Amino acid sequence: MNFNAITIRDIAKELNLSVSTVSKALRDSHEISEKTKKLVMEYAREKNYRPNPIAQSLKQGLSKSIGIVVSTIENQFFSQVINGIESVAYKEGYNVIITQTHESYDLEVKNVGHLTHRSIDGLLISLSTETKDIEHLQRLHRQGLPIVFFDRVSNEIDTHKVIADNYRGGYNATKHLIESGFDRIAHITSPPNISITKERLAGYHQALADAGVTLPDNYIKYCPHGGRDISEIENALNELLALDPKPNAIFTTSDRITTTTLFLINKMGIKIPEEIALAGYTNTTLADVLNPPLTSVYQPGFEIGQKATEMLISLITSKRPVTEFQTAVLPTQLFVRKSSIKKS
Amino acid sequence: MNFNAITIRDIAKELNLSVSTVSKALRDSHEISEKTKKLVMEYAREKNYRPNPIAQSLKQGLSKSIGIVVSTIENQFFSQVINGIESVAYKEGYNVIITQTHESYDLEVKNVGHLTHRSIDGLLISLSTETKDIEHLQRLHRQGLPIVFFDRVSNEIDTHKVIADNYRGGYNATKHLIESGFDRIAHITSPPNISITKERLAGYHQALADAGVTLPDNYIKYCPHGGRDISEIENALNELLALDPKPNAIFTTSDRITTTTLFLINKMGIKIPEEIALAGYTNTTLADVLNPPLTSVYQPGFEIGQKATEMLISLITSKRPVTEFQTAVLPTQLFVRKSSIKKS
DNA sequence: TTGAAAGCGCTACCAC
DNA sequence: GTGGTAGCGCTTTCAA
Repeated sequence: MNFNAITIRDIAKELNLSVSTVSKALRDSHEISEKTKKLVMEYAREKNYRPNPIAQSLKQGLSKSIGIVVSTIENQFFSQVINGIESVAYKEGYNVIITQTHESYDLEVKNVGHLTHRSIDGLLISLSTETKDIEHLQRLHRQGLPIVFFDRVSNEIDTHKVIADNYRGGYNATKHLIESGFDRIAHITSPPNISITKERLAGYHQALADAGVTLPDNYIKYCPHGGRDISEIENALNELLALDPKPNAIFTTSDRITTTTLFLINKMGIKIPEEIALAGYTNTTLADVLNPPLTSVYQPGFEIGQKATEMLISLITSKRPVTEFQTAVLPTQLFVRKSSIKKS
Repeated sequence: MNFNAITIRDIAKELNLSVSTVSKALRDSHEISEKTKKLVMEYAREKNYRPNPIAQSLKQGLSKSIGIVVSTIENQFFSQVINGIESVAYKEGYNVIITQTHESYDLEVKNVGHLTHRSIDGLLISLSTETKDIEHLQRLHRQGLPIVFFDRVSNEIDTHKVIADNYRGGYNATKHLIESGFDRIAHITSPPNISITKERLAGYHQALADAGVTLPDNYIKYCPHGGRDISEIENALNELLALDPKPNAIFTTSDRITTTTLFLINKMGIKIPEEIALAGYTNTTLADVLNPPLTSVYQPGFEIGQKATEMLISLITSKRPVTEFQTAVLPTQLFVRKSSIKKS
């Protein structure tokens, strides 16, 4: 299994030392003479010795791995977050174990179970759209498992959290649409129970209010599974297009909803932005090449991952119980492209 | 760490049995009476006992984890492969550890080193575009580490491999372009040293030959880093467009090259497919929404991941040394869209 | 400054 | 059918 099969015992034997001396020497303990340390370290390097991380884990009661729960890594936002997580985790000597909920509450519970049974030192989680009850996490949290929420957070657990500035992302996108001359702005979004939905919606409402625009409630459509099924987006869209007056712009949240909305509008033969403008949350690197180029709210996925991991490791390594928690809010970026610019 | 802190020892004490009896009972050993087994198992379930996987690993000399090396998970092809890998690995009780080379040979060597130091039972790898020398893998292979190649494989190591039918993918895309009325088909591809480049190129050549089309060698452009840097694609494109006669179609390989080529052509204001047609390898789910909708060669990423993992686990669990190796070749799919259809 | 020995949780060998 | 015990590789106390 470990393909540097040399152990601490081999070194001890070869150097006529005891295992404990070698162990201490390798960890640069002050109770070992410089001479011995040098001897051991050089021999270890020469033989390319690596401590067996499993034995270390067993001894120290730490697994040196971090569990991750996201909806799906195929979503570029999450793959960027994972890149950020790994960049910090690997540097600090942690493994990561990635699991996906595919927006299912049951899968989330199952994954969290698997992760804890596999011995993780901490958990990074973005809740599934279906998740309403978080008892499965509260139990673990009470037992002392360090947890950091990111993206879709819960306020029913008091711990560190990292989110994009969802409120401002929603505000800026909506404001931009208004300033581009669109006054009937619909909103297609994830289910109302998850945090990002509420925050982005609040931004949308405020931007409308600030501009003195009033719109009916049925301009807002929720997708129960966050757009996992194309039909939920299709329904939302059809309902919006049947309204009188019809919206002349749509603000969407989440990669899936945004790109699927674009797909559906194109398929219906409706012209963007002439007949309806579109601006939405997405982290795809293809926004420029879409038809039409898509105005997007971009979240700093990589940085979110980094920050969350730093916070988690600080919880894991903290000597005393942590009682002061913070929520990091990272700015989003609005990229204005053709899909939301009125031709004049 | 393990938040089901109950151990086999606790059970033994509570039930007035020995640890070994409990251990055997839990593993349903035939040398334990049904009565005792039932007693132990019920108590274990009641107390939600889970064996500590780290202790098991240490004991058995197996880590129950699989190392993965890909270029980047942001590429949808690879995230689909990883989904396939995880679907099999988790079912079989294996963890996966994902690392990314970002097309760098140095990073690949480093990642492989980290993985083996972290004790993996086997390795799934798609080589970086920079990799020419695979001594870092040959050493491990000689030492007995099970390795399965996928996507970008090497024939310098005799082991299981899983690839898409790159030859036929290249053949079909090129044939389709020819049949659509394009006779001057350029090819922008990855560096010539990696397997997928050669195979797709062979398909391209054969399709041209079968149609009796002869094209100059400078219709083929290689991107040294597989399109990691936009400039390499930009150069390739500029060189192609400066040719006389200019190509009237381009066949591209790899997600990155394909979508970047689309981006650049759009940026130059050149019309697709009127002035130049485009067909390329990509697994993006957005092909339909691109401008224009993009003719794509799709690889069964999920299935590739599944197959590779099944093969790897069979190597890991094999009692006797395996000497018969196979290369699984999975079919690609050609999706014809507007980018390669001549307006008539 | 060094070493012997216990023990992390589990499995497996060998006695009883 | 059951239990004692050694040992996986490492860290850490305690004794020398």
